[in-house]
Amino acid sequence: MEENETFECCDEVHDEVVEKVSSQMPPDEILYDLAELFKVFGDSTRVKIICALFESEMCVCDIAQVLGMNQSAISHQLRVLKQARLVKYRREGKTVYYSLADSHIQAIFNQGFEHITE
Amino acid sequence: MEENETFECCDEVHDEVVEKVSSQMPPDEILYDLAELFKVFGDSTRVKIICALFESEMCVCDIAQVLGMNQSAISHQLRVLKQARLVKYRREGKTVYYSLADSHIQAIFNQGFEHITE
DNA sequence: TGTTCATATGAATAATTGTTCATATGTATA
DNA sequence: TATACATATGAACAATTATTCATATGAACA
Repeated sequence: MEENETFECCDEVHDEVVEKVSSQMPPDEILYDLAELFKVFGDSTRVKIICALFESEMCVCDIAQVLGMNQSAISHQLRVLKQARLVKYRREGKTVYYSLADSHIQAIFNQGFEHITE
Repeated sequence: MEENETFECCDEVHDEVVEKVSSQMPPDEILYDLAELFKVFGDSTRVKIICALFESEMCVCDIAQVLGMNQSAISHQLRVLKQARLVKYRREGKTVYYSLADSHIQAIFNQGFEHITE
């Protein structure tokens, strides 16, 4: 890979715009992390889990009941949500109660909801 | 599939909570659409395209230059963004200029950014 | 300590998806 | 109309991922 490689494309590249935009792009790492975060929201099972947790903290098998799915599937997805720091949990005997980790989640959902319903 | 099927899980289902939460869940279709929307944000190429368009409208090959990717890849992704009504475009001769469709996108990005940087 | 049970996890499978290559479309101009 | 060129699209391939099944972990309690 060469430095300043130009990619085979069209001849009508607007150099000033390209340079200005390029210089203002956030670091790749940030953009990658952002995509990873949204990827977590991009699955209907996880969206349902999050929506359910808006209402109340719940144990794994409660969530499984609400979604009509088995315990293993929910547990796998809770792990993904946990790794993205979107849910937290507390243990009470054998039971583990999950809840939402912060308020950005609601804000993101609200904006998303506004987009799809307009 | 039976009506009111209970899924094999644990015996410790908290019925009141499950019923309350179940009754307050938005329709599946909404939750599915929401997941589909976030799925669009869940790819780093598309995140980069959106970030680039925050700065300026651009033609396809400008975007390709900024991202260091080929024209076809960008065009495919622009189609996904278009279908999700996240970008709009205008034609000027042979050139097609893309720009962001609405302001929810910025709001969603800001919240996402706050989540990953805290 | 041994059993029960809620939850977690590993492996396997099926489905989805991003990129590339090749080519099509459609606009401008000679 | 023929050519050039920006963009779009279809097919193919590789990679990722959601779910299931089977089993492991670890807490409570007899």
